[in-house]
Amino acid sequence: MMTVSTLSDDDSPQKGALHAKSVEKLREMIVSGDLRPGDRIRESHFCKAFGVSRTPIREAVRTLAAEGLIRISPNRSPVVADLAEVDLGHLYDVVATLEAMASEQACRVITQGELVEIIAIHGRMLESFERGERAEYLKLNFRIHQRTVEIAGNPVLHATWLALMPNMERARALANLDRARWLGAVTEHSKMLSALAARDGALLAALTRAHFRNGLKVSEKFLVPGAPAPL
Amino acid sequence: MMTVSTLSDDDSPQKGALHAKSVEKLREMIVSGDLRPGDRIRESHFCKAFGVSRTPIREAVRTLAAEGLIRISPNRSPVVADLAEVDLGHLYDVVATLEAMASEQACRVITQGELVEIIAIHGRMLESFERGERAEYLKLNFRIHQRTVEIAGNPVLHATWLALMPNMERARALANLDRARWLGAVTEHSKMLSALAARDGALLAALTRAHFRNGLKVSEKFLVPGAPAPL
DNA sequence: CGCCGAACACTTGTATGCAAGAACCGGGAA
DNA sequence: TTCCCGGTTCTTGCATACAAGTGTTCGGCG
Repeated sequence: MMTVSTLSDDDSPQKGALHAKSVEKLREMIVSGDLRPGDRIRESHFCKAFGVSRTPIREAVRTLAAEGLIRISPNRSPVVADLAEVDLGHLYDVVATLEAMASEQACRVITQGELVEIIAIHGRMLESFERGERAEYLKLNFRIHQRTVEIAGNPVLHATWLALMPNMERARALANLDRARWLGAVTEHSKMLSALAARDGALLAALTRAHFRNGLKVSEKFLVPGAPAPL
Repeated sequence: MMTVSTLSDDDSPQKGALHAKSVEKLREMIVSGDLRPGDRIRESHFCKAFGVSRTPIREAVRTLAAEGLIRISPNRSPVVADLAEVDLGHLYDVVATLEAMASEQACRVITQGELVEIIAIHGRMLESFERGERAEYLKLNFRIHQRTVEIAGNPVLHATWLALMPNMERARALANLDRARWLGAVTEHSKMLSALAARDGALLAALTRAHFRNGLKVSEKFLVPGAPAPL
């Protein structure tokens, strides 16, 4: 679960990266919703889709299973994990705890330069919000959270946190379908940024927990049967 | 490198579990110290050792890499992750935070039956301590921590916590080489059990954090160069 | 004697073959 | 109609074959 995916977006013709690329593609397809929860992942299908053999696909599936995005049963097709079965409430609780911990640390060690960097990202995020560019907003939102955790300076915390992110992003995408919530999230982010700038760890931690609590309430609305379908 | 009990626990003729068993065996070998940090994991070697082909071994390696026990580089032999590079201090911090969270939850929801169960395990752990059976003690110790996290009733928390355990166990095994620390840990566990029985979540959380802080101090002693060799 | 290079052995990455089990489909009986 | 049963087809689990990259060693050369 602690994949610190060092491999990035390099499109190297490198021979030794077929399986890593399969991981990336599959994860992207799951997180983006291209693959829906419950969808079966038949190896042969993705072999043809990605133009590789079964071996890299199988290894990619193992990796994603370790991340919790896929469920595997012996002799059965792996399936995309259900967001509901992931139990959003519990997921939010854990992530909130981890980010609260990161917040306190970050307040203690953040440099002026890093603060400026985050403020810049925050600014761009606000612009995305005003233009209604959800995808861009989500990406920048993620960047802010990630930079905060990184700045905390605990690699184990970062890796643990990162492992929870794919499912978290799936849920956040749902929550932000609610326009009112989206506005609320933006407001909260501004307050959190102030606390960070003031290096008020306790306040930031509290704001962080509240931020997650509020997000959870909205996400849950979209998971009850008959809820508005995403996308 | 000691011999792996090739015919360990279950000798199921089950067809669909060769790779899962390889994961178990490899993890056990790493956690127990049978495989030392930096050791290269050559697929062919373990093929012969486990009597399987490369495919299950490769998949097992991916899984363990995702757990952070193994590091893989393209076209190079995977190696057992170095405990020092895992950064014990950071690891302890995160686990302490997670278990503190679990403690508070557990105090809120634990049943009388579960409490009795933990007390029983605790009793057996004390006996192991008095008999100086380190392996047995560690196993029971782990069981107590695990049951507490389970009882907290947050599956995401449990999974996240579990993912950190392999490295944690490796470190704990080192810490308990120090007899004084062993005694201290036993004492702390007794206090924690009292807090749990009293359902005092705040106290238990604080004790839990202290428990980890103390363990860390001793573990670190064994990681400086020239420290007493384990085993 | 030491440095450099090329062939060699070894290792991992990927593809494919084969067998066992699961899902699926259709037919027959209650 | 619906449920159950059998066979067919698909899918996974494991093994193996082949290709490509890496480290190593031994011989030649400066």
